[in-house]
Amino acid sequence: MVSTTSSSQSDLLLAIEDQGHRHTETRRLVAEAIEASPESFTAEEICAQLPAVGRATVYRTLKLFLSADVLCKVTLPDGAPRYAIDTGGRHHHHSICTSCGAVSEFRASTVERVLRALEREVEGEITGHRMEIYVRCGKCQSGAAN
Amino acid sequence: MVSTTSSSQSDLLLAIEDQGHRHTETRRLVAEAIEASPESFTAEEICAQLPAVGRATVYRTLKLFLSADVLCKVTLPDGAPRYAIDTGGRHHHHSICTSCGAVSEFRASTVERVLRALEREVEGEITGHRMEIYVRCGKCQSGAAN
DNA sequence: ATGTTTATCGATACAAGGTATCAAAACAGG
DNA sequence: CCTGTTTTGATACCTTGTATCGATAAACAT
Ligand SMILES: [Mn+2]
Ligand SMILES: [Mn+2]
Ligand SMILES: [Zn+2]
Ligand SMILES: [Zn+2]
Repeated sequence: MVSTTSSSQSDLLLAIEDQGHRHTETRRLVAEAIEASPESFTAEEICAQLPAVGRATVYRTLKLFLSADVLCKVTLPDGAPRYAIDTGGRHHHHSICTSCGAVSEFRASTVERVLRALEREVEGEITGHRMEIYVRCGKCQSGAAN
Repeated sequence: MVSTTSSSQSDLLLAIEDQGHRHTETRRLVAEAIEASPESFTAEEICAQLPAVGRATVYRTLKLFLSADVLCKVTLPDGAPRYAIDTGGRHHHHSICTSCGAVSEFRASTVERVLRALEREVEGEITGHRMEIYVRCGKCQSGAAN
């Protein structure tokens, strides 16, 4: 049996190493903080948890995770950004609980079908889109608080 | 025949007067600048066109127009906000040309149908949504420039 | 182990897009 | 014209980042 003692390498970290980026202590700390975060989080929350890590570095690292598709950035109704670990590989959208910040991914074939239908309706060639669904999640509906 | 000489009151202005806000010279200037803007514009562009009007006032006035539903705020793929005059009354979404900034409204029944379908798929009660389509518009496709 | 190269880091300044404060000015109605 | 209420501009401040840059740490090869 191959030892797996040191195998609990963060998925986040692995993803950017695969992109050719170096494995550094600072990045490990950021990845750990992210993985310990519930639901979703802000960049500043990570900064606050890691006072020894420079603010610019936190943002740089988040950006690396984003471009490796292991992290996603969502936008609340008021425009405030939040980050969440990205679990789905393929193209998808997000539903965000405006009460607790829980982010779920969904990949509705109907959505993509609508986009194709819109290709006739809107003038010009569609080059991209943005879509987010805001919800009050199950936990928040049952639980009194939040 | 009733005189219409002074009837060219800005629709923008009228809308916020209807909400009970005062008719001021500053607001008229902002409305004029908006109405003279092509396609879509940024808040800072208005500020630059009206150096005599305070920056805070420009933002305040944009906000008034937004809440009166005569202006809409869209988000480019990189997150940069732009404003455009809102012509449709009812709920709608926007397609934005990423090349020239032209904003068109669309109100696809299919989109709303998808949202209702998603109500079963996503956990929790849907409280809102956000959707934008990015295009390269007809003019930008034919015209060499842009 | 040690050097060498290059990526990464933290501190700092800066940027975009707004908002809070507050005294001064402009409205609107009588 | 008076007067109470809104609105305004200046200013400071806030949030979410990004550019710069000298110091540090990885990675790799001796
Ligand atoms: Mn995701
Ligand atoms: Mn609109
Ligand atoms: Zn919730
Ligand atoms: Zn265009």
